[in-house]
Amino acid sequence: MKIATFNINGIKARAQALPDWLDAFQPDVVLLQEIKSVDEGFPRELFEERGYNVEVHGQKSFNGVGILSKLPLEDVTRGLPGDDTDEQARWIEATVVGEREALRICGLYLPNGNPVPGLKYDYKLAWMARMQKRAEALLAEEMPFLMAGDYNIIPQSEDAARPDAWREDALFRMESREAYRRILNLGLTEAFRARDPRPGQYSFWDYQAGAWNRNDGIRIDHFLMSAAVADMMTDAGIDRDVRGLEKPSDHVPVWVELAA
DNA sequence: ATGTCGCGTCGTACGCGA
Repeated sequence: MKIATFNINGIKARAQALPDWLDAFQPDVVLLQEIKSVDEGFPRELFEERGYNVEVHGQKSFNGVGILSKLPLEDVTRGLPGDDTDEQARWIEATVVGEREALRICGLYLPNGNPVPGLKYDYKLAWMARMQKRAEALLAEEMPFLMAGDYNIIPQSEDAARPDAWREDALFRMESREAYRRILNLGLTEAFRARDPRPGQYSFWDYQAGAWNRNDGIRIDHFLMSAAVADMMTDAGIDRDVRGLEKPSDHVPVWVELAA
């Protein structure tokens, strides 16, 4: 089973590129971020005609997450628990029913958090604390799960072309990375890094200043897996070439292959 | 440090009903 995460930076702007990528890559499950659309505006037929079940948690203009799945999706929930006043659409969960296993899949668009300091940064850290609670709850249920999406976290220096430029940024400053590591340290495995130790493997290149042409990127899209899922992983990677295609998102897909 | 992009709103062009 191939599962991918892809921050598409607007579904309307990616109405050509996303289906093209699905046809080429043939993932079984895709977690989408930044659909930038309300649920009613999401072109679900583009995906249903390709055999995907579609679940979205949208919002006008900003944010918005979704799941495309060739396998049945059950028990879909929307929104990250822990704050009833949070109106930002950044979290969706579903159970994917495979032939042998049922797998809880969490799709997330973690807040950017800039500028630092400020309310947006406070929101990022509070959101990460809520996410940690959710991971703890799933571990307590002994539910095999993965949490994948745009984490807006650069885990290590080798995950940025110019780490010094990011040192005080909300994506890389120590307080952010510590919050990320607290989640990892619950006993989760980060798929790409477990598979590929090479530095300089990025998932995002800014549209500005020729970042793509200079390979001035950062790795901020991640898969975190519980132990049972990590044991099922047979491969993981970043579909880097997508950034060089027509009308690309500023992110590229990150994927795992599971023997499930 | 900056060589961008997507979206909503508003403005404009245009189709529609009267």
